[in-house]
Amino acid sequence: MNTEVPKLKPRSADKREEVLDIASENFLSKGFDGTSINVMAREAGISKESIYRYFGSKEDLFLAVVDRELSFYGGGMLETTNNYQGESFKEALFNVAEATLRLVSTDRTLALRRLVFQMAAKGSKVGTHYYTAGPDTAYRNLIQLFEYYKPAADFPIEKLSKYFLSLVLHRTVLQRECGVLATPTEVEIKQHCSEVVEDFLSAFCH
Amino acid sequence: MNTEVPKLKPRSADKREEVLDIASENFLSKGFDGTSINVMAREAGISKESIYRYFGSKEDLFLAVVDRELSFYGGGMLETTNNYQGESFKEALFNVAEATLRLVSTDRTLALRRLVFQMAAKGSKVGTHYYTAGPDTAYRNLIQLFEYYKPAADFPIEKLSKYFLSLVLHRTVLQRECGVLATPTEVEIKQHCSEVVEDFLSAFCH
DNA sequence: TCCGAACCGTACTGTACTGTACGGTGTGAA
DNA sequence: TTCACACCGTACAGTACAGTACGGTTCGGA
Repeated sequence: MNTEVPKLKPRSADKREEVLDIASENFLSKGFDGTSINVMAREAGISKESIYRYFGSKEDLFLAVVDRELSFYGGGMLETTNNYQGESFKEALFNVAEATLRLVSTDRTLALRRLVFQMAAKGSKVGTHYYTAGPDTAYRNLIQLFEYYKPAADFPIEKLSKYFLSLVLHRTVLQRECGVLATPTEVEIKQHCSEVVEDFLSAFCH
Repeated sequence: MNTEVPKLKPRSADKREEVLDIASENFLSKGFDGTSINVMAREAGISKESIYRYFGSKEDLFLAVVDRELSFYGGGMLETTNNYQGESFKEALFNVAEATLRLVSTDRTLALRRLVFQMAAKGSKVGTHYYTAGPDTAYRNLIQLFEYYKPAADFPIEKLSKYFLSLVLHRTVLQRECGVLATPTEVEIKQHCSEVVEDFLSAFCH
């Protein structure tokens, strides 16, 4: 509940980053309630007081972890676009699908989603952050792709982008979330994506 | 951790059901860790010992709650099908979409999903239960619908069913989970479903 | 009427947590 | 050299929890 800015700077900035790493691991695997400051301090080899000196409170540490995790997302997603040199429309679609599905199928991403959804249900604005940095970024990038290739289609590109992502992600993500599906292999991802791209083109473009 | 079957029968079966109601409310709104046996006992007007007599352990009570919640699902989903008298294909599609989206957009369903996903991540088989009783039931019912109407399409009905549900649900559910979207109104649900049905027919059937 | 079992209230054990306090140690800068 | 402060270990306060124990009470069936 301490909303103050951390008062003191750590002697080594690396240590603070290391705490964030350890905190990520803990929060993502055990949730907010299941994670103990004591344990994290022991794992980081520092005293509990230092954690409170760095981050102020358990909640603030948690938010720092989520924010950093989301920033990884934004970075990772942006790199996959804006360079379509030599790719056909179909290849470009496939590459976006593949990158997106691979990212979202990760255990780490699924754990982050669980955390974010939990927080969002409690009224935190973290849900909006995630939606903007993740799904909505993918959506907007895909719109750019459609603008670049201008495929012949009966639907506006916003709809194409929305529908394409739904077809690629919905079922697989749901099965992953339910534990019905193990982390897909590279081959499975490629297979699924090429199938969906094929079907999408056949149904929506001509 | 007590895996025994509850040893004693409650004097009134109603009381046991009432405890389940209260436990549902608590677990769904506060999660497993955030829910206290003491509080539930107080709310139910019974002693803590009675809860342990009825259910054996906190975990078993939780599983009973989830199972009962899932049984509601199975019942609710089955009623929406198997009677297509007088409906056109389009109307039938719309009705299924509407019923499914309305159910999944509920705060209660979203809370249940969060719980189930959490448990599934810990290795519980509840995830499979949910997937079978929920999404997979909807999927199989929709296949029956396609078998009944036999629409002209270039895809096997399994794919049609899979894709249709993805188009109807994906984006809205994700926005709900992130807290970006409030519970949609009846009008919004109808609007969204009729739009998706229109687009789906235009893209996949002819 | 009587007996056993369901039930209550309360208290207890054992545990774990957050957040703070405190005395002592290392360290970097003035 | 000195001084402030980052940092450690430990301990503490305060709280809350799961699960059990126990004596006493109610109630239903025989």
